[in-house]
Amino acid sequence: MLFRIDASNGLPIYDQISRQMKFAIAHGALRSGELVPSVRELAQRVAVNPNTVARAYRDLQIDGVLEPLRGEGLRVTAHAVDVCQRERLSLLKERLRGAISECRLSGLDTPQIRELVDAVLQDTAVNGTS
Amino acid sequence: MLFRIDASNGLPIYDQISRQMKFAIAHGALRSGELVPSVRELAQRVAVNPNTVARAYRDLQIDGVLEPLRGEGLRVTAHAVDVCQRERLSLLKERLRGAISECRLSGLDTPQIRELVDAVLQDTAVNGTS
Amino acid sequence: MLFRIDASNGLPIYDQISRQMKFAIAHGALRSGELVPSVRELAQRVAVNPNTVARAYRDLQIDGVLEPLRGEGLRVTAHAVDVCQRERLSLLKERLRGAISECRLSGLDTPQIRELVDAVLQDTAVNGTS
Amino acid sequence: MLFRIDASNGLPIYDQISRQMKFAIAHGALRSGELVPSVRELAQRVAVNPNTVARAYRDLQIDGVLEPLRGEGLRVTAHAVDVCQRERLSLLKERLRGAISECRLSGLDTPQIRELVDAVLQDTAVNGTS
DNA sequence: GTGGTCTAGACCACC
DNA sequence: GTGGTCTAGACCACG
Repeated sequence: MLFRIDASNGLPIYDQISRQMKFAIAHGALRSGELVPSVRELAQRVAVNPNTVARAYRDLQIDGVLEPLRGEGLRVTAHAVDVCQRERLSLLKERLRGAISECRLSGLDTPQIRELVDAVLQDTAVNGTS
Repeated sequence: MLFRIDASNGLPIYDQISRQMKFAIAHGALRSGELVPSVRELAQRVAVNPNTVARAYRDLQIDGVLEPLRGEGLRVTAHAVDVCQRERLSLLKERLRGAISECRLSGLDTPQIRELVDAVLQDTAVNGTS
Repeated sequence: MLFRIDASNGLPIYDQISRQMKFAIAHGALRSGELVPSVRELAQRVAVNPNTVARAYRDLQIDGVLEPLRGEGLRVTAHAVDVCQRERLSLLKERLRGAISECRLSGLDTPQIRELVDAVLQDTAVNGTS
Repeated sequence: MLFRIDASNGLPIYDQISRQMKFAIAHGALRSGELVPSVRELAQRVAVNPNTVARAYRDLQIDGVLEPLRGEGLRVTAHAVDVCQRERLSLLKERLRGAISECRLSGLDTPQIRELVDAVLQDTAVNGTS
């Protein structure tokens, strides 16, 4: 599983981690029942503070995506896939909506916004993360 | 000039103010040489603390968009239009880029993203601001 | 009499006016008994708000440099020359002291400061005002 | 690192703080990569409101001298030394230029100004800060 | 713990 | 009247 933390993302790191983990589950890269990396290991891998990973994992437990397995770590829950697939689009839409509503507020009309989106899509086409 | 402050925007209020003022200038709603509303007046209009407006105005001075007219107030600079028009798209693109790059990261391909954008565009078509 | 108002001087306009008037008197360009320009006229000449000139004149009256001549305007007092010549150096020294003390604070030693002063003296040698 | 705030400096406190920090960096007293004192600590040390220190630090971020280390504090950037050394002389020269141009305006010639500077240099030689 | 945001209110400088 | 500075203190986000 690959995590890409982007400091200029606008989202806090713990959100980036939890969201990407949800995306991975929705996408099938991480299956129900599997153990996720330990806090320490993931923290080292993405080079962030363990507290940050812990917070992401805590949020994922609250969302019912992860559950503790006594003494072994955290496991993807049985219904995590449903949750994550359902949430995936809404998370993304919500964020898009914020950006697009500001476009409208700045006076752009729908075709202009679509044009701008296409420009960004091209910019991010090849190496599409940052 | 209309200001819409959205507490759940993600952006701090002073940023919303300065960005919207840039958009208004880029759009021609506010012209070079005009005085902007006084700190106190705008603060009252958008129902925020004068300090918050003052910070937005200060940021706009740093960006060269406003200039002080001693004892009279703040004036839109001569080259503000250039600055704002140049910045408008980049500010919006930067925000779109964050959202779109996360879409890619979540496994969506370009057509899927475009589809999602269209859905959001429809959602925000009529009462599109917040 | 020539006035040069420099917005980037650091000093408020009314101070620039009153100080330059003192310098003019110290220098003999303006003599005891002479009437100074009216508030309106000087305001127009240097393109500032009449209130600003009025404030400068008020300060000069407080300092005993100008005195009102009923119905005619303001006149340079008899002892103005003494006052202005005495003040001239101290006003200039006080200002230099502020700049030089910051140089020391920044870690420059005396020869380095002298070198810096020489550089500024060269820069301002030809057209020496701004 | 030593900070000397002088209320009668003419410069606002936050400027005095940011300028002295730049001088400290230019001088090597503060190195790239080091964490600067926390807002709260410095505020207490120089006995000003934390907001005032925060503003100085924010200005230093805008100038690219400091960068945030999320949750840890503010760090001197890698290129801060370049920036600060380049700025140091220009900041000081700018202030000297204002004082010296006024000397010229008052009718002093170059040797007279140099003489006046020497007088000030002597006055400020021993306990030279305020 | 860190910095950032925001509010409330006082005071000053300038015009 | 204008903007600018500073203080005091609350709250939040982040690690």
